[in-house]
Amino acid sequence: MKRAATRGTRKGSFDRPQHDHARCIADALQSAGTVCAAQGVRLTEQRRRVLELVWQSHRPIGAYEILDQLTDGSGRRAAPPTVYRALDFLLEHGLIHRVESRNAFIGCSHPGTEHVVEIMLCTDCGRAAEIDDQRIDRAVRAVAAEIGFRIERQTIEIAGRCGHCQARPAHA
Amino acid sequence: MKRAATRGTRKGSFDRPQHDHARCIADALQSAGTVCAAQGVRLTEQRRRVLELVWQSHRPIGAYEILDQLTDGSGRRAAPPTVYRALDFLLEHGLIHRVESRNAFIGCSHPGTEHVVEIMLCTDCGRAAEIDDQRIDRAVRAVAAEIGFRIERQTIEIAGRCGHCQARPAHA
DNA sequence: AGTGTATTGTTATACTATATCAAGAACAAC
DNA sequence: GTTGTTCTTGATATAGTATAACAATACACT
Repeated sequence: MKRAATRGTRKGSFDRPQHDHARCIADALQSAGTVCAAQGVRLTEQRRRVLELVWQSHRPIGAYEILDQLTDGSGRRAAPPTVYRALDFLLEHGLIHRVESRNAFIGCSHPGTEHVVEIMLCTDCGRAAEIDDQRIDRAVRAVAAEIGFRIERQTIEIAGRCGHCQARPAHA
Repeated sequence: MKRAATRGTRKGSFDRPQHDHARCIADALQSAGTVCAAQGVRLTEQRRRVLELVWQSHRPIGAYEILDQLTDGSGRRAAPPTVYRALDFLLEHGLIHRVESRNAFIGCSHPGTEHVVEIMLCTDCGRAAEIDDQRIDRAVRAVAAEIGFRIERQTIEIAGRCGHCQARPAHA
């Protein structure tokens, strides 16, 4: 599969606070359509809406937060399995990532490409950034190789304070 | 604080299946006593029992599994806050680690020392090994430095198949 | 023994996630 | 376009994880 171009300002670092997030969302939805088409699966309206809600949030969003925003036109709230099914689909097709340390989800910054998921989480503004760098993965693989461990999945989540937040007084 | 000697067969890799685990547990409890004394906090009977149950399990253990085994002499089951309070204490004093990707806990392999927590989890036998290697941390810090991120906490959990499990047919 | 602090008990409840079965929508073949 | 099949969603119930709040007890110090 061909490597999708990195979108918006998300390229391995934190977005600038003033970036055009509407654009991020639109790009993400379009990429998702492309990825699903390529994989021969359906990006249904339900799944599209969940993906959109994930992207709309600047921070990792929980399943129940999504649920609260997922009304069915007539304003009735969906049931949990509805959201979890959509999330499972999006995870399975690499359109979102799960943030284990928060029980929450973020949009994938480069869908349609195989990659190890490495996330930085700002404890001040709450935002997440997906990192795209080989060094951590290389180190992990080197260590695993030495002890004869066959890697299946990596969970790498670094919490701390992002550059933008360090450049101003601590958050209220 | 001085660096505690690494105990038993746990030194950055998976225990041999036939290792003397009773010894691991005994050593861990003794270290815990030392650490608590050094920090001027109380390793109460409740906390000691929870720590022992964590160590008795060869795999990451969940809070409710601990709860099920934590009877109060007369066979009555404790309530959740009892276990969570003990776990919080043990986490806070570096005697156990939380495995985010499993909502579970493991005993810390080198308590009383400041260290980044890096865990390998075998998806076959279910066991965990705490890694003690600078390379991953160095890579993470290098990446963080480049994007101006100030690290507060790292969650590094690598799932896969351990060497012992690869050396024999897949688990039943 | 009396006082203040830390720990544990107890009840209730919030939050996260899945199992199960029924109903509906999309698709392929005819 | 009808039929049969498969995928998707709806709906209800329940499992699993974690914390809030307040009461009671134990401990440490004088």
